[in-house]
Amino acid sequence: MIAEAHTRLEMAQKQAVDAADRTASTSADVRYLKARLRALEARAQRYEALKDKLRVGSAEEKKRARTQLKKGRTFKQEIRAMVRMLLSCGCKQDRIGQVVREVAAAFGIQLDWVLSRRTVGRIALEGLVMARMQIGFELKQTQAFTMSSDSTGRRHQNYQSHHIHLKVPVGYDANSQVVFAESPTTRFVGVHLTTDHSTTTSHATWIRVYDDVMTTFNKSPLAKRTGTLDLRGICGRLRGMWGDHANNEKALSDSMRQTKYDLLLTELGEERMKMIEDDMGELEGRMQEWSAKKIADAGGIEKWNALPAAERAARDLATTAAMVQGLGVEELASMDEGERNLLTVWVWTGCCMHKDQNSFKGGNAAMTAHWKAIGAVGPIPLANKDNAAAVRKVLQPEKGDAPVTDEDIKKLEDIAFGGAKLMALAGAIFHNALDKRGQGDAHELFLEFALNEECVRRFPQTNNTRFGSHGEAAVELITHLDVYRCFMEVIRIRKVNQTYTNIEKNVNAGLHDNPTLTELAVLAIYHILITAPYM
DNA sequence: TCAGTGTCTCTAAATCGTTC
DNA sequence: GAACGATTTAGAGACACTGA
Repeated sequence: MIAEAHTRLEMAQKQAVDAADRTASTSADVRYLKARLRALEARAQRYEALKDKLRVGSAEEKKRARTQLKKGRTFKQEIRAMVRMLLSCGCKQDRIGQVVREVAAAFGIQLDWVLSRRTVGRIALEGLVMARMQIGFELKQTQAFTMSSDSTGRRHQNYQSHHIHLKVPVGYDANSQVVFAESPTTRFVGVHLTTDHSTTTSHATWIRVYDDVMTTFNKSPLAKRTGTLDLRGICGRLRGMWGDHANNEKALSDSMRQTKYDLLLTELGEERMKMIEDDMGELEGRMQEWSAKKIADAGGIEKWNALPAAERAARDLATTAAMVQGLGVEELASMDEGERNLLTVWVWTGCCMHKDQNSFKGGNAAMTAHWKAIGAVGPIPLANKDNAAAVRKVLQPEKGDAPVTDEDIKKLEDIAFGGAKLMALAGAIFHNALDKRGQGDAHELFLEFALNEECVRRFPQTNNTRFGSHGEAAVELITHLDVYRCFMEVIRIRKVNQTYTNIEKNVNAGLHDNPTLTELAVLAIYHILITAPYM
């Protein structure tokens, strides 16, 4: 009985496997046939297009149309530039040929062909080569430049963006000398996918950026005329770096500075070496000195001799490099201070946006503490036992829906007051980060009516992470204080029970509290005088 | 003959639409 | 909202065509 059951089970399993195989095979056939069908449909479309082609104009007209856009078989530079412009505007590669044909038709030129997607792709690639050529040429010509980068993550992938800032060459003067632009220009040099956010990886990615530029530029006829570019030359012109205030950005700056310094020492060392090559006595003395150090580092002549040949060769190489660098240090030290500074100067600047954020936050903290210091009546508290949960949701969203403890209430009473906190609560009502919450649309419509404007800006997103939003909100509330007071009243009377929610009650109270409004005015003045002009 | 271009094809990723 | 398949979009290799 059991044996029979086993046999039937085996048969059933075999049948199931066969059925799965047949299903997989059928699915593959279906996919293949669908792909063939699409290919045939595309072929039919091309056939129709070919028939249209034959109908378009006389041979003379076709020739004229062709010579307008092509030089021989090649599309003219103007067309290629237009393709890149269309790409940068977001036009699909597949559609660009049709767009060009339609535009040409609008100007009375009947084209009997369209640019293929493949050609559009190639023209886009040309753009990359041209960009690298241009950057290479500008780096070759400029006297000094700085670089900056930042990175971000998307779907757990790290991306690093790169920019350089330099006075670009704009032409030649009467003596064939390069003329540079008055003010520096920022050049985008690419976004790269990186394995992580570490300083080592960021540094290596920058070197790759320069390497790509050098490789392309150095292969060009332009490089043959103007001279090739190398990392030593690039770092020699590099004067500094900027980034945000993250520690790794500062470490990256230090790392680039070290690269610049090492390459400088090598260059100076090699120059010094050339100078002393004629003086055999000095050269021999130097070699002996470094050779003795090399053997001492290995632990004596016996241990040196016992080292494998490859290890000795590597150490020889390192010793030579160290000797050249040593000569470089001497050469640098022998220079006058001005010359030395010019070669080694390095400037690091952090992001002024972060600085402004820190100033705003610090200034606000000092201001809110000052009421007590001068013994004046400060702003009204915006949190109490009844509304603590609602206020905490805005001011401390990370705590979610966790129960509000007595300790939470006390903490909120201590921190939830003043202009900045009022703006955070106002943002939750007038422009909530979630579309479904708050009074975002009503706010917009009411302001359009009250200010008699066709289109008003949404309330600054203090409810979201947006730079300068609290300053902007202070300006907005102080400028249109009466309108906002009126709007709060409208919010209340539009409801069936004509009452405020807890947050609305606090915002309304804040808009009528003089100390709170005083803070608001101070923050608005700071935003107008400091943040807006300098950001 | 050669360089520029077009066509076909395969592949991968993103996006869209449907179903549960 | 997740899962899945279909569709769209793009990159790229191979090869054919064609005008200079």
